[in-house]
Amino acid sequence: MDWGYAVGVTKEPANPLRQKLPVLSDVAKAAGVSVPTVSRVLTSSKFVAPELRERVMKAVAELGYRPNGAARVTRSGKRSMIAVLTGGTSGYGYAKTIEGIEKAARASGMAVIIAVVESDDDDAVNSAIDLVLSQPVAGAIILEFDRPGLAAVKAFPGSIPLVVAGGGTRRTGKAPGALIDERGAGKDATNHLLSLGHKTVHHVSVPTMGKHSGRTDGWRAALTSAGAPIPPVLHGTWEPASGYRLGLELAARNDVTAVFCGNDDIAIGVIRAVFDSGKRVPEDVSVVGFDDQPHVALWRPALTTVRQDFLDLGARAFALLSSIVETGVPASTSAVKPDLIIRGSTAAAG
Amino acid sequence: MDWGYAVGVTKEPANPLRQKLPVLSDVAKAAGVSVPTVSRVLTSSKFVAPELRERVMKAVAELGYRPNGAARVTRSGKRSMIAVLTGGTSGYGYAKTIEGIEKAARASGMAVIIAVVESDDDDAVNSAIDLVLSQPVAGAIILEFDRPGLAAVKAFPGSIPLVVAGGGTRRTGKAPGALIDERGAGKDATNHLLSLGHKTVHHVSVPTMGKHSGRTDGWRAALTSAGAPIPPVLHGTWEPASGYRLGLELAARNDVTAVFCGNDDIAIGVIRAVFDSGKRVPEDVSVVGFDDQPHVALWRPALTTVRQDFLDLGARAFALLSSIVETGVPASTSAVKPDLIIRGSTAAAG
DNA sequence: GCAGGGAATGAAATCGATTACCTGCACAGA
DNA sequence: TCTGTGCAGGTAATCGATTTCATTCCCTGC
Repeated sequence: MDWGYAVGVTKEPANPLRQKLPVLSDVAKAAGVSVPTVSRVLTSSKFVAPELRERVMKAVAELGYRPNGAARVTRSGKRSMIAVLTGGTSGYGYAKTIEGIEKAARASGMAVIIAVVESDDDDAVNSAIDLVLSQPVAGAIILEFDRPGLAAVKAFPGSIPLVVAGGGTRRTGKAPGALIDERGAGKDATNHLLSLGHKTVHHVSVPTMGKHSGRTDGWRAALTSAGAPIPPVLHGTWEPASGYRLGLELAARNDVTAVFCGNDDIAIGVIRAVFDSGKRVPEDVSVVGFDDQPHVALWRPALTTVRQDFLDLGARAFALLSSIVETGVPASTSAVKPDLIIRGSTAAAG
Repeated sequence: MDWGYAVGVTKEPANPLRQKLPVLSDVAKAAGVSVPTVSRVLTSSKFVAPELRERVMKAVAELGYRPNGAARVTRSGKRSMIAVLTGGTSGYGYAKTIEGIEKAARASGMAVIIAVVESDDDDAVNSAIDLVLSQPVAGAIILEFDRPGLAAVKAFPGSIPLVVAGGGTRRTGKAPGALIDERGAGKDATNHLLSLGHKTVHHVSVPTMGKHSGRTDGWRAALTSAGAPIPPVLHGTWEPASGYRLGLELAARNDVTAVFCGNDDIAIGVIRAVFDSGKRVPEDVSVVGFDDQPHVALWRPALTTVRQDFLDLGARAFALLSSIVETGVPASTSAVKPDLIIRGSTAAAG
């Protein structure tokens, strides 16, 4: 195993021009008190005479002193940082979930460190895990939206608290989770299309966890229970362009009247492909997205899609982790079902 | 001053069910060697007999030992974490820049901690700065895309290396920067519209740094040097809906034939508003966006916009910070001019 | 055969904080 | 007056690593 010790870490004394940061003893000297007294002032744990407190605060301000977090953690064991492991940071759902986590964490004084798991290769997974665990984190949240996330959950050591945020519905495994019921939502979206009279619904997926993708599962379940034929899944990437490419294939067929897309970006690709093929949305083909990015309500036609509350997902994940870290008892998983927002991109068949 | 010491930090012994993490001395005992020897094996800084090395690695694997980063930093002073301060995490430009930073950082073994600066209030700015500086960071990157970012740059203490990533063009102040020449790009976009024969160009801005917004500056400069009238700036928010609202105002006027938008999300709002007002893009009104989000090429009409390479911006910012941290000498600012991508949303006037 | 050099290892010092412990001292009650 | 209590503040121990220093041992060169 390799923790990449020497790799990229700040070199030598370096900083020829940068003066040493002030430390506790510098403050103590400047204020004419002992080191523990300064510490007591700053952590306000014990009684300190107002006059000394004053002197200490003055010295702190003058020196621009800030406590060294590493030293504090070393002695006190109180960790004030959590890690987020994720397959990406810039996709809409990823970014919003991270925003929710960061906001909740900041509100309770916790810093957030983020590491991307590039792929589900052992190397990528382990190096990301090693990177965050080589920092003093109190716990970790893994975004289980994709294969890298799933692999990270599997590989994560049991030594520190872990919470999963993702699109599953139940977890039996190693970590509790804050979840979004993507399966239920996928079912709703598909049923909506079926209820409009479409014989079946085609599906263009985003790269997810394969057999464990909630969206795809829900789609399949809805078709099955409706007795509708189950077309093969078309596998897209995260690029809208892949939706366009696959959309052209679908638009070329006359039996395709309804498409459920793995996310909004795919949906715009499909819609554009339908249009470029000389057909209309929703008159000839109905399209449903997933995520409800803010701008999809402004498309022509406005997109029918599934609204996911990623901010809330992130907040729930942090709350869960926080309770585990503080109480030490394994908390329980929660799942929220997102809403289907019906707009102009879906209409009755025929 | 308040560093929020006791706030939200991991409580007490807690963890009744979680066993203590193994430490170096546990490994040493298990391997039958001294503590420094284990350290030498793991940091591979000195000579250790192959046989001992073997025993140590075995003990490490068995115990699932991981070095305590806080203790390491305390003693060695080598910091392996950088901070990113930003006004947001989920906007396209923010998310992509962060992605670029994280990727570059991870490649050199650095962890990234992220803190959002909610507003340009002193409180918000200081609490975010305190949050990250209470961790042992080697340096910081501030995303200067907005007021909170600008305020954070101003308030940031000079004690640790700082780099700015943003849309300015030059920096004279306290920190070097990796920049995007938004002013030049705004000029290009405006000139493109003028060259199509539009009498002037209207502008809907996003919330930026007020007088220091490069995009708006460039727009104004282009109009000025062309001798075109300068319409008042319409101030939008980050919401596409605000683009729609302002777009309705613009579409109601017959003298408005060209609109330069602060970003792509605003642009879609404007385009939709033009359409809903019974006019056409680009025949009646030309619209230009900013950012080139992947899906805007698939809009109807495909959006003419400015392609910003945020990933590269993030990578440059990290490289800059990295060189400062390692050499201690202040590095120099770089600015890259983004490209105007001409698509279907702009056409000749009239 | 012996000095000198370098590899291999452990003992002890160290980093910058927090925390345990102990000593004064003032003040209360007997 | 004497003892007990509790606030204030200092001394020293501690956290878990890294780094310095000293020691042992082996090998080479003269």
